[in-house]
Amino acid sequence: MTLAERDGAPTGQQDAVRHFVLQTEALDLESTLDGGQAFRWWRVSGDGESAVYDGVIGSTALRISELGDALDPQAGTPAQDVALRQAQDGGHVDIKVEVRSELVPEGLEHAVADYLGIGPGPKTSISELRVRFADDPCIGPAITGFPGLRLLRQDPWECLVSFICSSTSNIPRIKLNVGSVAREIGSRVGLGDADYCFPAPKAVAAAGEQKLRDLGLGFRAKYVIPAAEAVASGKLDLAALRETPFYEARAALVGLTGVGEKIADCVMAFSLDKAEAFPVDRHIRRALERWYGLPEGTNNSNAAEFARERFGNFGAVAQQYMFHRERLSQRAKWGGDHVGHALPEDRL
DNA sequence: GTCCAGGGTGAAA
DNA sequence: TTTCACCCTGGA
Repeated sequence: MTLAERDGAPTGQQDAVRHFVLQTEALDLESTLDGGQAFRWWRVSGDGESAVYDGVIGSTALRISELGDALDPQAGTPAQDVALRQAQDGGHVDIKVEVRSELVPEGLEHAVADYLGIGPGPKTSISELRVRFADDPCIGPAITGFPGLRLLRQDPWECLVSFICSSTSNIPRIKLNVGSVAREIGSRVGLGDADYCFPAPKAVAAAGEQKLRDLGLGFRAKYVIPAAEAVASGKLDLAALRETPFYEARAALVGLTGVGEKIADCVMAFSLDKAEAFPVDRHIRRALERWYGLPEGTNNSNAAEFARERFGNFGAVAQQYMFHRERLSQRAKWGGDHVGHALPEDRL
């Protein structure tokens, strides 16, 4: 029996707008939602089909899909065609957003656009990135091949827990852990198996370390609880860190047990508007050594400074392109030192 | 079935 | 500065 059957169908009256379309510059859902920035999006379309993802933003379960461009209402456009059109002129794309929750909150459209990094809030100019790093040996080809990779603007608390969970882990497992926390401690907001809002810090703190261990977080459980307590008590004001200068915000995050510079930079890049954040992990280090002559043996902290010097306020988005490229080349899709096609045939 | 690596961090040496 | 334990899941 599925959860949906157990809970029954919603009583929903035909209420407000249950779907809308956001038009934006190139936005590739797969690389953006499922590329290691966020861990609660699930693809519901098949390989080769146009991307469709289910997930939750705030308290609203959503289905987000690529419609191609504005003049082509045809559904089921192959992903390559969409990417190609986007690549050709950096043209616009229509993103369809369907509400799967019973309630449609005020300002949802704004909230979704904000989350996707296409709202009026702080953002890095994609077109400027394209111009400035077109000839960059590593990310230049990635920018061309994946013009739609964007930085998300997530909820800082969920982002913080997600990356605490990332320690010595891998993406499938992080998704499992974060999903379990939501399902077991959060509230149901839709009929799908993963339709739970991410629990507030207070609720996580109340659940306790053993609960998180039971959910499979392992040693990370003992880091999540004090973080939850710090945020719940107001000792750490995550929202305020959006307005806090970079190094000051980083110091506040690193003050949490289990949060080093790498995790702090992830939280800052993907939820706190810190465009100069540059998370360095083993993959990124390898890329920095290979493409930019970072001396071997440089520690991660200095490697991040090295990158910040080079990329400045494009650090966060540059790092995502670098990570994306490294991930793909690991899967032997893009071959080692050279990028065969601007648009790989199979980008799974 | 076993083995191994996986978007690190903190504490001890 | 370097080494090591920490948990455990998915894939080979």
